[in-house]
Amino acid sequence: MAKSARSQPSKKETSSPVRGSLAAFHAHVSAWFEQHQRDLPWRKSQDPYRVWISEIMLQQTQVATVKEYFRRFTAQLPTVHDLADAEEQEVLRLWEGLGYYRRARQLHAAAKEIVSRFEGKFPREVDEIQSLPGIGRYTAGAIASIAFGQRAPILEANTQRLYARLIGWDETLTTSASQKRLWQFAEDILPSDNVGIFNQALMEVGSLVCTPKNPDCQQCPLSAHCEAYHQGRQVEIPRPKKKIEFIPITEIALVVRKKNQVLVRQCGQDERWAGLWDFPRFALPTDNDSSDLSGVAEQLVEAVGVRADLQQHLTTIKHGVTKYRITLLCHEMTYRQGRLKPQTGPDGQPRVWKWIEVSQLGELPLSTTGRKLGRLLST
DNA sequence: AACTCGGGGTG
DNA sequence: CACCCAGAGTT
Repeated sequence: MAKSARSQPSKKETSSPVRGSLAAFHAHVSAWFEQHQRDLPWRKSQDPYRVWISEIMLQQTQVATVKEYFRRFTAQLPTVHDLADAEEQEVLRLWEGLGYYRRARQLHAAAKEIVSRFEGKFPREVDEIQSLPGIGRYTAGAIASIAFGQRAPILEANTQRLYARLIGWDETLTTSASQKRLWQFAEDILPSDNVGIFNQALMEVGSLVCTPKNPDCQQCPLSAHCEAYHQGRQVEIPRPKKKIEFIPITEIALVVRKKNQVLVRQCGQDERWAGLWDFPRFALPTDNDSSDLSGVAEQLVEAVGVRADLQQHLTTIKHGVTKYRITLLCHEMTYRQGRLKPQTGPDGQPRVWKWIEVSQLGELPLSTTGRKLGRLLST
């Protein structure tokens, strides 16, 4: 708190949350956005359903990645009723490749709630919106302001960086004190109307101008209001995040072939890629350079009672999941004998395994590595 | 406050 | 490669 006690002999009666007047700040933001905003598919309407879908897809996911997913998803499921009535497998298939698949399952669950609790009408109040699964403070504020014109603040990656620079905040942003300050700022600067446009404009400034590296302060509509720029410290703010230590892991994926069929399993609710399908995978000793694969066939028998012979190496896929760097060795196997035995996960839920024609893999929602393998088989 | 959850874009 | 992304939910 000693921070804000830095007593500048304030030149005005009512202190502005930004350098200069808040009215000028609003004018600059608005004029810039009119000139420079991108043409994005979710900006074509204020339909709360479409705003909602876009906001969920955009969580931790870049605009360029989301565009095509948004078009496909809303074309296939144009209303909240269509989504509520859809099979979860269809929703996951539309989400395949986007990552954070819990978003898709919570989206589906929320659609059912909107139908059952709110008679199919998207709730207008921030608290009601935030009570839906998968919707936190940011997403609730975004939907409330953009779709309903409510005077609600937002705070996400772009605006955290922008606001930190605007107020010259030189502490780590992840602390609760920093978050509290930034949310307060987000609220303090809200205009009295056109709040949805204003919030989107600030995200756009953060995304296009006030970038993490090389912020373009010369072209920034807000440099006159920016404390960091005033102090020449825009490259030091915000402070860099603590970098995470990656853990290398080696796994093997098995393409077990039985005529034109392959063996796949559905990931359980308690594991990664819940609800998605994947080829059987097993962990290998770390730094395994494909030397010791002798135990794999036994692991498969142990897991589902199917015996198969290890064949050639197909490909190696490297990918990352949170703190893990996974090297995935992909090998073909040929089925020899055995019938799939029913599985039960540690959570008591059934574990579904099945044989599926290679030509039918397109129907299933697959993990990204599973899809890459599947494409390899059908070519 | 730390951790989990993906995958791709970018320089 | 490293860093980043219109976060939410759990521990």
